Amino acid sequence: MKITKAHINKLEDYLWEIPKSFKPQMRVPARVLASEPLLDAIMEDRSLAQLVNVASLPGIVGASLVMPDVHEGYGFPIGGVAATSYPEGAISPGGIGYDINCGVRLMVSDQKIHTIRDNLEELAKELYAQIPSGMGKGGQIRLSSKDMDTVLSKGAQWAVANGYGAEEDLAFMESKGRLPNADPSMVSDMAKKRGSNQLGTIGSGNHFVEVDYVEEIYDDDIAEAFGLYEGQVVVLIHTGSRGLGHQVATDYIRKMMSAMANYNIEVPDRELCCVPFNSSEGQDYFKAMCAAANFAWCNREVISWEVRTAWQNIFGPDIPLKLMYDVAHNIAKIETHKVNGQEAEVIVHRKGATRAFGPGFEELPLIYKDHGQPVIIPGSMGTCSYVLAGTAKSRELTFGSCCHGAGRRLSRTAAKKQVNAPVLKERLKDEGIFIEAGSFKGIAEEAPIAYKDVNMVVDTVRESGIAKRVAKLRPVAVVKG
DNA sequence: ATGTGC
Repeated sequence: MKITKAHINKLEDYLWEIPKSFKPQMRVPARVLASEPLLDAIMEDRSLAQLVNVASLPGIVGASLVMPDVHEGYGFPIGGVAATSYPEGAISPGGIGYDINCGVRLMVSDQKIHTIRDNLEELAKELYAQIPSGMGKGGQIRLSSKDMDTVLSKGAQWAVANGYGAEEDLAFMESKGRLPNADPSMVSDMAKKRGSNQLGTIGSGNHFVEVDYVEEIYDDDIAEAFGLYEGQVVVLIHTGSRGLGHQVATDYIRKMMSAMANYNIEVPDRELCCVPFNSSEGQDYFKAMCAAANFAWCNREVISWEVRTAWQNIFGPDIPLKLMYDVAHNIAKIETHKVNGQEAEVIVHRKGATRAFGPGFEELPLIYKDHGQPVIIPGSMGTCSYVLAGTAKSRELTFGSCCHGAGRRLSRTAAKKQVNAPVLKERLKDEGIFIEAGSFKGIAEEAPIAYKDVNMVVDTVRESGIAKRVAKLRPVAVVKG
C-alpha cells in the first residue's frame, strides 16, 4: 500500500508518526523526524515503506525511527534507528549497513584560513598523493594475519602502537576507537584478505578527506570546549571499514537468510533478515561487526596519520592537527534507554545515524562532558558541514541519535545524467574549492544537486531539540575516490 | 557502501 499524508499523524513540530495500526505486522509505530518540506521529499522514495517494515522487527521497542536525511537503503532506510530488546531481540545486519562503522572524524589545526589560501591547490594535491582513494584501492600497509587480528580486536590502538597514530587521539573517539566484544575469529578469511591492504584508504562513493574552515560559530561555550573558533582550518575525514566490513555484512546476511527460519522469524522483506541477538548466529555476527568497526576506527586513525604527513610536507614540521572527535554512523550498540517508562538495555541499530548523547555522558573526554557528544554532519561536496552537540532530549526522542549528513536526493544514475563533472569541478575551483578526485564519475555522483539541503536537515534536528548547533564548516580542498 | 551483478 502506498503511504500518503493521510496515514501520517503529526505528533509535534518536526515529529510525525505512522501508527501501529497501519499494518498488522507492525509491532511499534514508525516515526519520522522532519520538517514538513523534508517529509514531502522523504515521501518521494521507498524510505517510509522501509521504515514501516522495520517496525515489524522481532523485539523492536519504542518506535522505528528515521532522521531528516533519510533515503532508501538495503532493507532498512539509511538514516534509520531501530532499538530491539536485549538480549533476545533481533540483530539485523541490514540495520547497520554494508559499510560497518562508516563514520566521520574532525581534526583541528591552529591555523587561520587566510594564512593558507595560497597553499590550497598544492595542499589538495598533496593530500591526494598521501591518501589512497578509489574503488578497491589498497595502501602501503600490508597486514600480516597476526597484525590483522590485533587491528580487529584493538581498533585504533593498533595504529598508535605501530607508528601510524597518536596516543592522545584515542580519548577523542567514540567508544575510544575500540569495541571490546570484537572477535577476529568470527571474521572470514575472505574479509581479512580484502582488508589486508586497505588500512589508510578512503574508498569511493561519498567517502572523502576535506579541508574546511570554521565559517560560523553558533554556541561560544561549546565551541570553546570543542576547541573551535571562527576562521580556523580543520580537516574532515569520512570513510569506514572498506572491503572488510562489506564482506562481513555479505557473509552474515547470507547466513541469516537461511538461519532465520530456525527461529520462526518472518519479516516483510528478505533484506531485513535477522536472528535473535542471543542466538549463536546473532552472537557471531555481533562479534564480527565489532571487529569490522574496530578496523574502521583503525583506518580513520591511519588516514589521520597520512593527513598529518601531507600537512608537514606543505607547512613544515610541528604544525599540529588535533583530533576533535570521531563518530560512527553505521553500527549497533548495547545501550541503556528508557523503554515504556523504565530503563532497559537495548540493541540500538544506527544506520546512517549518529550517536548524540547529551551532557554528563561518562565516556566523553572531560572537556566535552558538560556539553554533550560532538556530532559531525558532513554536507555534500562544495556546500557546508556542521558540528553539533548531542542533548538529553535525543534520549527521549531517538534513542540518543541524530542525523548523519545531508541525505541523498538523486540516485547515482540520475546525478550522472544531470551533472557535467568537469564543469562542476571548474565552477567549484572558481569558488575557491579545490577538488582532487580519481574520476569525473565520482564527482558527478557526489554533486551538491544529488543531495538534500544540509541546512534544512540541521534545522530540523536543532528545532526538534535532539542536537545543538555549534559550528558551520566551509570546504576549501576535497579529496575523493 | 562494495574486487558494481545468483
